[in-house]
Amino acid sequence: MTTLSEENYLKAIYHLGKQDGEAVSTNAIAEQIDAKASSVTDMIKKLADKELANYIKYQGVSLTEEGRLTAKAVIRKHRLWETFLVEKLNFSWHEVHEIAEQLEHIKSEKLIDKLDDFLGNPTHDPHGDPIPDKYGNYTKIKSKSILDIKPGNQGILTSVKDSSKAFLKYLNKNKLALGDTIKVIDFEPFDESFTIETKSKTMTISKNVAENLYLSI
Amino acid sequence: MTTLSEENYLKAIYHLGKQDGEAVSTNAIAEQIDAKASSVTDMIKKLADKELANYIKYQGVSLTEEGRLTAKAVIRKHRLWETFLVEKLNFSWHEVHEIAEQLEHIKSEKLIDKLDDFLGNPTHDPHGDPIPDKYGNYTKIKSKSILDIKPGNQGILTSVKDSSKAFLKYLNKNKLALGDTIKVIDFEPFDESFTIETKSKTMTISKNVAENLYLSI
DNA sequence: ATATATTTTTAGTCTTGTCTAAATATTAAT
DNA sequence: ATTAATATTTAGACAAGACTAAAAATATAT
Repeated sequence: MTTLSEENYLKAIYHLGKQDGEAVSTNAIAEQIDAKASSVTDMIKKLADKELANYIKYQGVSLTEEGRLTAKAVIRKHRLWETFLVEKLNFSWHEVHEIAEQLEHIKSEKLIDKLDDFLGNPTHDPHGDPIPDKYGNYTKIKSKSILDIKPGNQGILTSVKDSSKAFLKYLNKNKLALGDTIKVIDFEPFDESFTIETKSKTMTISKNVAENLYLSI
Repeated sequence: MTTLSEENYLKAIYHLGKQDGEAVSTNAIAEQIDAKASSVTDMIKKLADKELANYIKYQGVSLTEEGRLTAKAVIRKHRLWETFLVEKLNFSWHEVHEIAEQLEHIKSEKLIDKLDDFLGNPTHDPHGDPIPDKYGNYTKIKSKSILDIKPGNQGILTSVKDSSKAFLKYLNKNKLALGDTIKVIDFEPFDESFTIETKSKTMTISKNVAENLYLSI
């Protein structure tokens, strides 16, 4: 059985390792988790002892198969709870992250399976991120950042890379939501801004915004 | 802000003090919480330091107004989550206690208010126990144990005192559920058993069962 | 290739919440 | 009213998870 703290480290390593099991540095984890590097070293050793991580001193950590499955189980819980909060309790998507950070550590497989059914077995959470099934499998919608889309092309907004409160509030304010059809009209090299068109309006977005919006073509 | 452990102690003291602020003994808490008496003494001191409890050495503890409010807030969360699990996720009432023990410590006032609304602001949980509102107020349905009901009288099963898995499973097996009308037919002094009648059948119950069934007349 | 900077690890400390064993109070019994 | 039994508290220890400061390893730059 994993502790709350262990689960947070597993999640961090999973995300930083880009899901494919790349080795991750101590400092990167420390930053992600907002802890000191020395604390990270301590915890990594514990994870390695429990065979959840592969660790070679000074060489970084990666997850074992079991560690990866555990990480995905936590992510599954996080995303299902976020979906619950938005779909059933009418939270706005920028409010749910902190609460889901707590809920993701509740231990009961039956609970999460029933929640999954209650929500209609969703495949993606309110930010467009894929929800792993109970075996850890998921399919990511093929999409690319507006940064990589040539003017003239359009697609459907399927996910946002940045899930920070500030960014989600920006999207709300500008009435951009998942599922919207967005057409890339123009790219301005001077400030690297884009002009995009939605059903309701035409607007200009900064490079910073563009790189966080993912469209499926 | 209270820790998970503190919240469990507050709940225990609240329940043992019969809600009216009676002083509770160290040993009683130790048994309730399944800890050693020395651990209880330590924690009591912390609660007193935080002004959540009144403590005089060797004389037991009682809750302060703030302690009582905190305890009721935790109980509110516990009972709302139990209601959610039974009503929305289709859990059986004997399965929900352990999960609610975890969920009751999730910190977000907004979450619990929205959950309350989502459930239709229920006044009682699946065991018939009252759910405090956000100010800590609740009304307990006036009811008495079958032990105290004279044969010939009837009432509606409004709550069960024992919420253990074993007892709830017994009730399920015998098709006794909250809301059922129950008539007390006979009392047998020899083994202190009762004969009761429900819509569907007549059955005999032991003293042990009778004392845990509460009817409103 | 060596010096410097950066990253990582180690050693030792702290807090929270628990425990055991021993000491002290309180309660019950003769 | 003592003594015996029970309840409670204190003292000291431990595990988890975090921290600081110092040491060691690795990476970078000249």
